Amino acid sequence: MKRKITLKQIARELDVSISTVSKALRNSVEISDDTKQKVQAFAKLYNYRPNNIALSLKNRRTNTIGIIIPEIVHHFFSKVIRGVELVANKRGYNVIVGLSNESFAKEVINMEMLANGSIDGFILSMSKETLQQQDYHHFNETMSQGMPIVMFDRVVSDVNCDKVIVDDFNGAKNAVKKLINNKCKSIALITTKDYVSVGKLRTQGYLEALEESKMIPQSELILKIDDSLDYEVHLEKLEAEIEQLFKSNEKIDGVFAVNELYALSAMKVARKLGLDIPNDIQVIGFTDGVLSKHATPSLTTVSQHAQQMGEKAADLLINKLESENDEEEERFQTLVIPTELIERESTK
Amino acid sequence: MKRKITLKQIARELDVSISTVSKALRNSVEISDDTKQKVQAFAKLYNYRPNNIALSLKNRRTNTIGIIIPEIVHHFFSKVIRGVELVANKRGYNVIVGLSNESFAKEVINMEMLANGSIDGFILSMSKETLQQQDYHHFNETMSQGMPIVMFDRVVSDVNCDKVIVDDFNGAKNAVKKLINNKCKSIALITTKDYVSVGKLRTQGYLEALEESKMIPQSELILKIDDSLDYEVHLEKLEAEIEQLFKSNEKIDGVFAVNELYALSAMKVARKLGLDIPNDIQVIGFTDGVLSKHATPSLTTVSQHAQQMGEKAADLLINKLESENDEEEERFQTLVIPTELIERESTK
DNA sequence: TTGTACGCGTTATCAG
DNA sequence: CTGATAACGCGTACAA
Repeated sequence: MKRKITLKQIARELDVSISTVSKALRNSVEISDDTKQKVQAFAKLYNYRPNNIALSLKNRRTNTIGIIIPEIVHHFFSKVIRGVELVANKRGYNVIVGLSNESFAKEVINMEMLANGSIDGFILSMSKETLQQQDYHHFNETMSQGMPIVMFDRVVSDVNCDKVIVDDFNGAKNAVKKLINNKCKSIALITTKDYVSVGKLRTQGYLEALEESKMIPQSELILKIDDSLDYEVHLEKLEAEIEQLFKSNEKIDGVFAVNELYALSAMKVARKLGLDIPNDIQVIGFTDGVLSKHATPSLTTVSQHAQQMGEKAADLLINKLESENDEEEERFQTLVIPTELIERESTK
Repeated sequence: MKRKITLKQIARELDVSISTVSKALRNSVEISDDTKQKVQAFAKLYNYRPNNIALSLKNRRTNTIGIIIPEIVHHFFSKVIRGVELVANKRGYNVIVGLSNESFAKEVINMEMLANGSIDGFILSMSKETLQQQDYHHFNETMSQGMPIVMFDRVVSDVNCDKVIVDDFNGAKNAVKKLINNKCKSIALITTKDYVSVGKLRTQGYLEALEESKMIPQSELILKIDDSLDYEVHLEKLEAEIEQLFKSNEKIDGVFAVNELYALSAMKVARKLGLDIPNDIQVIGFTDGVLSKHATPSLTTVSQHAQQMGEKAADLLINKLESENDEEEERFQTLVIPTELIERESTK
């Protein structure tokens, strides 16, 4: 099993010094054409490539960015990764992925693993557990060691760093306004518990839209789901609660759900109760997923432009990494990505 | 902006040598308890962690595995990554992700980027373009440089390495047999062009099932889709072709589709033509996706156990990396992951 | 018990 | 034009 060839080996074979080989390969003017040709030919023959690790050690930068997300089997996060990867590769960086699996402990461990020299900076979205525990010491510690962080989607004001977020508030508000314009008189909200910041903002958007239209929010129309449960259990409970909601509020003619799954469940339950979509009930969801597009009827959703978020986050991070002015006062920015309402068959 | 603390800095502060610090931190018996305590306390205070890059250079191994997939916004590949990540982390490895985006050139570039010392081995699934061009030199070159590769799902016999594959043939065969047992007399197949090996195997499974039941395969019931097109165009063309298929073969009472999207499209078209599922037509798809589960009616599918594939691939790779016996003759294995038929509402 | 020297692979600097 | 040396950060064999 051969090893990769190194400068040293080339030098030995050609009976020159290591530094001569190094210079010859970089086409230095210091080296004679003869030597250059000889070295380059040999290097090409043996397919020489500089060892990244050695370069990283020398340059004190790895040209690798770490991305930590709560879960990869989610369209939204996959798309963000794709965006990050796209920009990163274009700018000469690799991407290393860590999954927190929504666990605080795994998030911390993963960050520690990567922070010890493997990467130059982080792009991350916090786990639900971290949001719940409100323990952000690992972020602040990482940053105090000179490693920049860009957070996306699930962010928190207690951590001072660059951020890329969805305009959850206005996305939700516009969605609900759409329902109102479509003559819905009694609009239900299916959301998560408030500790997930995005859920909270979407809830606020819902309330704001109602108020602007002089409609009075009714607490019995707001369903807050506990999403910390196991997926299967969660799903079952979800449908039961939605059914309960519909049954106790027969006047409901519109539903805004803070994610795709809730929206689909609402449609499923509605159909089960013999309600027609969109004639009896109109439904709008939130997210970029495939489910919405291929559902029956296809679901009107608020698109988050996940890939674009990934791209922006990557640009933000790499810009910071490559900015020479370490001295310059730290200026953190928060990019807000506008949402877009994609109208499909679940609304009129 | 502080830098991470190093052995050298600790040594200077404490006025001892670097190696003393190193030994003290590893609790060497050579060092006096006094010194150990002093050093360890200091290191803890400043949160010292050995630099991974330096270790990688020294140990000539990075404890990182590279995974290259054609596309990340696909449930199947996301799940594989999750499986790889799970096992890798458990065994002390990181995972670095590269996307080929189904392009041969990007696959080659990505591999070259990672092969130069960044990782210890590859887990990958080939791009469609690579399969079409049948150019595998980059795999063989990588392996000849001592970097092991484990391929999964899309493999090819021309490359000699460890492999993890789905039992596509039997998965398809069993699915079609299920349709036959359910009294389907005229079963259509919606598949891809043959260069995608998995599509080919699934087609063979379909044919075998028919033959075993003494049913005669009819070419007009087999629809081969060109999936090299742009997604949107593809989708539109797909539905048109399926509609054509159904219209010219009204006797069709069963459909086996080699992926989720084709199956869903078949259901959509069937519904459009006023056919009831599963009473008029029964449908089975192939894959692990979310679409099947949340479709209406929910889709019976052949599950591929993607996460398990990722786990097996990671174990295979790490075992190889950690086996001392470089001398031992190379023995490559191919793991076949059995499929599982998940019955839902689209079949009786 | 502590320290010195070396090597991992590379490049930059300086001496020849 | 070429080569020796140092440095990136670490661990370890060996010397003191």
